[in-house]
Amino acid sequence: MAAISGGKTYHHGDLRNALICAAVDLATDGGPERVVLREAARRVGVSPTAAYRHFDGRGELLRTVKILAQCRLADSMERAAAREPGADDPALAAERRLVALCRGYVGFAVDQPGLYRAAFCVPRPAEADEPAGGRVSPEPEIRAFTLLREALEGLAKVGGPRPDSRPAAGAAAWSAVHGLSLLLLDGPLRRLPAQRRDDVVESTLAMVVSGTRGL
Amino acid sequence: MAAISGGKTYHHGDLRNALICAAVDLATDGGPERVVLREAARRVGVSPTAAYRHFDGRGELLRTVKILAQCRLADSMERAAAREPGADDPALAAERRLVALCRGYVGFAVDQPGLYRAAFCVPRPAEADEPAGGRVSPEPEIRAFTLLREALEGLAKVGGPRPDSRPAAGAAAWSAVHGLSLLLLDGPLRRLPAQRRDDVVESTLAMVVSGTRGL
DNA sequence: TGCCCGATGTTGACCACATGAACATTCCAG
DNA sequence: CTGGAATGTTCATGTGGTCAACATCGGGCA
Repeated sequence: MAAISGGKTYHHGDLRNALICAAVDLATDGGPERVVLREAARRVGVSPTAAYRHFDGRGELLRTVKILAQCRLADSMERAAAREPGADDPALAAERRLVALCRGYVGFAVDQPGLYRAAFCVPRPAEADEPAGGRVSPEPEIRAFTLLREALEGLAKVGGPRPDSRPAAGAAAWSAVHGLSLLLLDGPLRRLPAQRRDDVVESTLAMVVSGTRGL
Repeated sequence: MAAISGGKTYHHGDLRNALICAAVDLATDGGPERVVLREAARRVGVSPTAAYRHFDGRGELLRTVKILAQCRLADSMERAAAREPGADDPALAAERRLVALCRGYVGFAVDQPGLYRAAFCVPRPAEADEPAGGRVSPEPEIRAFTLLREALEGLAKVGGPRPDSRPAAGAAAWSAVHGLSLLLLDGPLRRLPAQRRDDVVESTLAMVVSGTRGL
């Protein structure tokens, strides 16, 4: 087939990446379930089955998007923390950092609901599951969780959770912000007006800060 | 068509319910995405399009399952609370009740992951969304949330959250147990061995109890 | 009593998707 | 330069959602 003048050749050149971008776009507005192989291929201008040269199928494409979304979530948290002014009191600084990270977390969920959902979706067929060890967070260790745990460790030096319960404390904090995000996105808190939403967010963060202190 | 001896007649008689049961079964092992119209019809022994006489389509069938699942979740919470022994100290009793409810919540999620997910799924096309007022929990008010809020009110009489922040405190508590459940089900805490899982659950509950006290 | 209409099922058809097999085109290494 | 590995394409199959047209049942009314 002759290439259309100025158009693409038979070989795309960077199909894998192009598909990922298209898939991310799809996820961004529409969430993981709208990440559809055929549509991604269509957008890139390629036949559906071409994608199989680069992905095992829809599942793997989605898994790729998921990882990307997790990165962006962590980025959002770090940006929020970076914006936070420091404090002379290290205890206050540690607390502020934790809260800022959480705000960044929920903020990402609210601003990018599609991507946020994608970050926690379960692509089927699910990845082969080995029994796995006893870490609190197996997998390639999600950065968002690492950030929370480290922030809690910072807090620990000034009266936060005791060392042995710190992983669990991290999980508890994570649970709160994750649950909050989902309730705000698709859950029953979905249609809360912005004002009340902020109230709920602040209350939850207050619960996290004061609640993890005693662990 | 002649009815098979002893078999059904042309008219099923209770198709709507039969379809719901089949759909609940599907959700029970497989979650909301496996609630498939054709399969439900197949199991009931009826043609796929027959379902359209009783439901607007897959979306409405799923929505029905969702509501049912929410009920079962609340039931599980109430059962857990009922099993909890009372206490002379009303403060202790209130706290125990809250914790028991939360345990029932997470327990349901862990025991019935499919139904739990269904309880919080977002059937598409989504229900028509009016702007909605300012309640913390719009919708027909989910009983699970009501239970949590009431438990917090019980706690309030003995040093719990102040009245004006109680709805937000309820949402915060809910966030924690909801997030925890999801992280345990499909999230990064998925493969946690039972022992550690219990640790995390207890830590989270401790965070909720002590963290909502200060609101 | 008997018939007719509305409720309830059925068939057949169409469209979107995932996925596999067989075939075509490119590109690069030897 | 050339042959095989990469990378795309076309064709085909299976599953699901949904619509339109048709069939059957069952109960209420003339």
